[in-house]
Amino acid sequence: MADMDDVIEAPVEPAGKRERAKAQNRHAILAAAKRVFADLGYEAATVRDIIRGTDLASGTFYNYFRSKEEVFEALADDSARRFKPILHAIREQSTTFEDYVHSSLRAFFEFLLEDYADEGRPVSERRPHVRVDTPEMIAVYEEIRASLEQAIARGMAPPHDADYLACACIGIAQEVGGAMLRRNPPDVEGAARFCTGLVLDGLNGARR
Amino acid sequence: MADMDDVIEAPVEPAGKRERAKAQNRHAILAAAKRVFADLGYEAATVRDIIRGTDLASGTFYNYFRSKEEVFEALADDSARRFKPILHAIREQSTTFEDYVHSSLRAFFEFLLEDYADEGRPVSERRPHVRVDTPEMIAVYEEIRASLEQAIARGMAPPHDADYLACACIGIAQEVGGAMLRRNPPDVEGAARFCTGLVLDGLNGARR
Amino acid sequence: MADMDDVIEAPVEPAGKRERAKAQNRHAILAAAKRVFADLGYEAATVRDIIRGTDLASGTFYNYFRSKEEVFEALADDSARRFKPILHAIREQSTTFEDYVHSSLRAFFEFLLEDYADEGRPVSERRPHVRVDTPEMIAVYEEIRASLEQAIARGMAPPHDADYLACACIGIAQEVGGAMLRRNPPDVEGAARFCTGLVLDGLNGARR
Amino acid sequence: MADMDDVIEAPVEPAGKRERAKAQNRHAILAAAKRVFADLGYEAATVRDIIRGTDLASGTFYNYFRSKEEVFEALADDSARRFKPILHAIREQSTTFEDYVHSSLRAFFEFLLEDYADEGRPVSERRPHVRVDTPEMIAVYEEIRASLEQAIARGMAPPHDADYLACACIGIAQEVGGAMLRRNPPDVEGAARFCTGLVLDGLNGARR
DNA sequence: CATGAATGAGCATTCATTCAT
DNA sequence: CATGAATGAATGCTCATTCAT
Repeated sequence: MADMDDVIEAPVEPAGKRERAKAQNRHAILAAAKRVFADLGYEAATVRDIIRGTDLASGTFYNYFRSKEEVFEALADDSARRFKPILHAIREQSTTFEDYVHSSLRAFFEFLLEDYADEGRPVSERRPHVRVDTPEMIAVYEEIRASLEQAIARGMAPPHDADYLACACIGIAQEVGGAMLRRNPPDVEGAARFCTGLVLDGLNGARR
Repeated sequence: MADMDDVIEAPVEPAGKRERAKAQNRHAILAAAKRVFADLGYEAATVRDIIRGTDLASGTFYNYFRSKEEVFEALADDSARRFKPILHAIREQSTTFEDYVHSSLRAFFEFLLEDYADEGRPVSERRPHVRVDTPEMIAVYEEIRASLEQAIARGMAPPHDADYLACACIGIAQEVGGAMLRRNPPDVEGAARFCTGLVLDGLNGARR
Repeated sequence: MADMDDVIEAPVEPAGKRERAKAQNRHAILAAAKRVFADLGYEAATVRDIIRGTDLASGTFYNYFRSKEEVFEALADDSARRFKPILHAIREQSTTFEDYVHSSLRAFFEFLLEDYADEGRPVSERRPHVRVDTPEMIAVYEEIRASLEQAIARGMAPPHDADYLACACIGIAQEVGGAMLRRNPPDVEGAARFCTGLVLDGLNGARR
Repeated sequence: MADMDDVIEAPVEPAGKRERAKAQNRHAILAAAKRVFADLGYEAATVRDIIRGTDLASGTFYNYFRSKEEVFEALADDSARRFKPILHAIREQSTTFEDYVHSSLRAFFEFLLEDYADEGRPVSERRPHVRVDTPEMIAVYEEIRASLEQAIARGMAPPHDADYLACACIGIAQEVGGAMLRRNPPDVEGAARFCTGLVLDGLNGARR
């Protein structure tokens, strides 16, 4: 995982010692939770696992979060907060629809890689494969849906079913993203190109 | 859910009362498990939840299955046993690649609908969305991958990355399938057409 | 273990088929119980373990015995029924007290050896060492106590505390018997001589 | 039982309330375990029996011990820790071998009395009598074995089989100890004298 | 506010026993 | 009388959560 310090911005200039300690604890819990969710899976992970991953006492957890769900949401909000602006910037800077789709997917895969790539764990053990919607995925979903609606409205794309399309995009991004992470080394650009091609031109498209 | 009796063929002519009761109990456990997995999610579900969903005693569960995993597998095997031949027949009868892709997806969506559509539950509550690979999905994945490799080998399709493509297909089928189930009424044909179009021609394709 | 057939006399000429089958079943349960008690220890053994050791159905157990305790007692009665006459004969045939003590102990050790020596199990794993009074031990206890009282009454032995003495004998027989079984090969005669010497003359006695 | 407070030295000056409570709880569990092992036997006893014997919640047990085995060991360590030095002092102070044997046995019987005498239970109910080696017994065994080997080496005792002898001693101490506890009042000195006489001079010895 | 022990509900699993076949 | 599935109480153990310190 990218070091948590990169990922959840520790408040830079907190008022006093107390504040600083509080921020650090919250931070420690989130970092541990991220690790634990990745290692054990969301459902299998317990609050105890999370606090064991910090040097805090069990009770302290409840000063910051009310439950496992709540940490997960905090983690998600955090990711979304970091990812949304990136996506927004891409939309602003893109000159073509293709460019936009490609850049978005690329950003998403980079994000995935940064977050989960260098975990020490096998990633792909057996056991019924379980996935949890990450906020990044939801952001992709929403971005693409909004953009597609815009594109359709402006006549830049044929009038597809925007909901289905967004679902398809998130499905693609998710699964191809997972496949990419399992490769060694992960090829962000290749995966992004593959998906862009598929989404824009399909298998029959001349482009690839 | 399609009534369990449609789904797990109850042994037609059981020898005596004992056999009949056994078959019924096994059946009851599988049906309860299916419901519980759908309601609570695979990971969150407990063996107790399952037996509570029957009128059997707790110990009885272990006369039939050794664990939650084992029921899941039984359920999966069951689904796969029903779905695989359908997919096989489709491959045999299809005249074009497009026809094949479309029919496969359509069969998959019908399957989904039959299995999960009329659950009494909300389907789309909050809390982190967790999914487990169903054997139908895996069957789609494998079918499509095998077929695609065949198609590429025969020059009927450009040389895409078969692994990425299969992943993309399962992602699409999964997500669009879910979206379809949430619609009222669910439109199997529409979803299948959408996915087929996307996979074959992409957004820029002239066809739709 | 000496084969159960040697140990629990199978009724030789039972009236009809039915009787024969019944006797065989009872026999099978006792044999399995003996094995299981030896392998797992009395407390750890379960009725299930015992029936698993036969080819009978679980319910059948209860046609013969009401509980684990009852099988144990049957086993014990059986052993006692075989051992008591031996002890009795020894008393009749002995010419001296020393001879009597020695022969009794020897018979006891032979009995132990026959019953438990060639079990396939390690005999002396770890875990808090647990012992159960066997009926043979109780028979030794009672015999020796009765004989001692007789000897004292007849002035053949100084007036020791007969209860303590009998306890001491059973303790010695038990522990030395166990030690003997752990040796390879077990030396019945040596153990009997050791115990006899100890009981009669103590460590300071000149005899050994 | 001697009151647990005599037996497991309660930490004298615990820092705060927390520490005090912890020590008390540990203490309560050990005391309950001792009672339960004595009442039900080691094998038959369950963790739940033990916690039922305290006013603690079930989970609390596991804050102190990981299993029934672990409590047993703690109990055993405790006894051994108290008994070993006594035995050691006796060896140092004894002037003759007889004195040594007698004092050791006496100390063992006193120990037994202190630990188990005033249990409220019948001690001698039916059901297969099961015993577990207590660390005191093992200490007696080892002490006597070591001493005997020493005595033999120094020519103070004839060359007996030290293993058999140690086994015999533990058997005697165990069984006679049990018999003593069943008497009313228990006569430590008498039991010790009896055993010493038996071990040193046997039944034929002139001394008694 | 941090701590970490106590709590008791809950879980998976095993067991002795019953009883319809 | 043999069978073996059903039963549900009981077991060992974990967990989220509380709260005195």
